[in-house]
Amino acid sequence: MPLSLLRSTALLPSTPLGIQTISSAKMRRTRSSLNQETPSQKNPGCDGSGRSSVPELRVFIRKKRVKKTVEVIAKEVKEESSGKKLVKLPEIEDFSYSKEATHSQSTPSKSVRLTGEKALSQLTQTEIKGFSLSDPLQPPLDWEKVLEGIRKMRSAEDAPVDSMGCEKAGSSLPAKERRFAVLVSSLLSSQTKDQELSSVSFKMACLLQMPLTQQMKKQSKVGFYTRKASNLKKVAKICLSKYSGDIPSSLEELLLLPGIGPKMAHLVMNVAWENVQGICVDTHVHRISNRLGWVSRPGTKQKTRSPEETRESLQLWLPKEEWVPINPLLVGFGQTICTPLRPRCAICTVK
DNA sequence: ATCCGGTGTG
DNA sequence: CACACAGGAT
Repeated sequence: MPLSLLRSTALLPSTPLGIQTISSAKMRRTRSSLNQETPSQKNPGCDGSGRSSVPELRVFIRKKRVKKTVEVIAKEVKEESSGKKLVKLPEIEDFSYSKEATHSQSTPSKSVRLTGEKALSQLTQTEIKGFSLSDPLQPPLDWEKVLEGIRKMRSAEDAPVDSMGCEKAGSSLPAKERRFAVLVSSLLSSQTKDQELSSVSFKMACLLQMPLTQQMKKQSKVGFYTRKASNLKKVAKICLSKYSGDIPSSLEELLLLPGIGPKMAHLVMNVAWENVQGICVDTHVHRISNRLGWVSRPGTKQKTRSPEETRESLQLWLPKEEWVPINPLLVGFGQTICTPLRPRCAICTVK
């Protein structure tokens, strides 16, 4: 099983985690169309003309032009000689291919870049015969040491993020209210340059009545208050009517809320639901991941250009246990040491 | 790509 | 005092 060497052991065990739909977050636009089609885990598509001259790899893909990624819906490997060995592989979620590669149903590309967690753990050398596995998923060198180093530095010095995370919102409330408090607090605290917010506790029922714009302007230092006030009211309304006072429990539904983008959606999933669907990437995580060379544009060595790109790149190799802690860790690091300009490299132990 | 509206920084 | 800035919407 040569491929298992390629992966860090932390990812391997049969944790059910890997099953989560990693790619779902980037589908805001095509979400609806995908949802009806992706319940695909069952039937790996049995149509298509089966060739039987060589071991065959049939890949059913969906191209997403914008992102230049390919999503594998289902696939199937056939050992023709006997005609009996039919290996079905479960769905592969994340799967990127080199640009030159051409895909079509009858003649899959000769060189395919497999980077998915599941892809690497489930494919064997023979199964992908005819395909060259180039540049396999490789976690950055010494990332664990670097992470440890950052942890050390962080524990030495307190960063703003430590004192004000939204995970503390409504900690004394019942679960449902707490979740809503987390959502509200996320909404408000975003885009405020990491300031402390005077504690805001709103009751949902009152939310709709309040002159929120004025309140925000005066009593707390909320940035973009006009937009946020209107977003907040819409959100409260939606939560009341559609979720009976609770907040949406899935990433997709959270993203539908006005004012909730990928960063906040993941944050809320992590904190409010403790259901980790992805890494919460803000500008600190984005910047530092790139500085460390931890992420790159798919198939290249270029830096990622957006937090979303960073998130996807990071998720390809970072063990899931780290998905949540990485945010406060790097945010704090970014606030105190690895700052956007004039980073204090002199006192940094990982450089 | 640009705006939003106040804050931190130089 | 000018200007950069953060996350989402457009």
